[in-house]
Amino acid sequence: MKLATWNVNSLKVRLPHVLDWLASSQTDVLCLQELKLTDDKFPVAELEAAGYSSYFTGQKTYNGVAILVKQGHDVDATSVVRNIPGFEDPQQRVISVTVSGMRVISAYFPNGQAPGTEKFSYKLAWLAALQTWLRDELLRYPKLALLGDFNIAPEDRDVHDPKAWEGQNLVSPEERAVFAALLEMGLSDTFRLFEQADKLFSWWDYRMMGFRRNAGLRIDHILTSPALTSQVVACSIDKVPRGWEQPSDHTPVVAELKLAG
DNA sequence: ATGGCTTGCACCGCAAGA
Repeated sequence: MKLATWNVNSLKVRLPHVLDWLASSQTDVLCLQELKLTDDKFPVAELEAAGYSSYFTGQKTYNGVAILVKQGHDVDATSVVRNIPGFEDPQQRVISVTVSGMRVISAYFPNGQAPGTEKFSYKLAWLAALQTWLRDELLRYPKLALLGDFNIAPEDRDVHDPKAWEGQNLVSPEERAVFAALLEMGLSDTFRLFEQADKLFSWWDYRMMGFRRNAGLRIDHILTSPALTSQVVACSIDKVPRGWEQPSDHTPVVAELKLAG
């Protein structure tokens, strides 16, 4: 079972890439972020024709998240939950669905702009709500996977130039403390379960030839609860789509699970 | 050197991303 996450930066523009990548990767569950389209514009039929069922929540211009599930998997359609229950927010950033007894969450964490700004305060409030909600979800769903664009680079080794980035948005101590708190809840950063080469990132700035210079950050993550972590056999970043024509600035992160039974 | 690309929306420039 292959689980993946990809911030596509407009599903309208990136649909061909998504279809190509699904066909070549044979991913079972793909979490998408930054759809940037309303629900009536979601390409349900195209994905259905490619063999995937779609669960999504979108809005005009910004945000929007989805979970694509390869047909044949056991999906409880009544289990779909949009956003963080109890956290009033017009921004569509979270969707959850149960696939083969596993709770899958696709999340687009707020960017935060810069410490000290209103957007940063919103990010911290959102992160607090996420943690409270997740503690409860982990009790309800022992098998839980949180995938998405976290907009947090957890450690200096996840940053191309830690000195230049020190204290800035995406790497600040407040944000990293939240990521650490998620791990303390029992979640595992699946990428770090395995030996990895240095300087592997999931996002590169469009400007200043960021990708060619490998001036990137690892901010897209797949976290699993203990009952799932024991079944994770691999996690990798597929940087190939970042090199395609008219790419997203993010590239897919993939985890492979050997599900018992 | 606070820009530099890319997207969407609405218009010929802006906000937002990270």
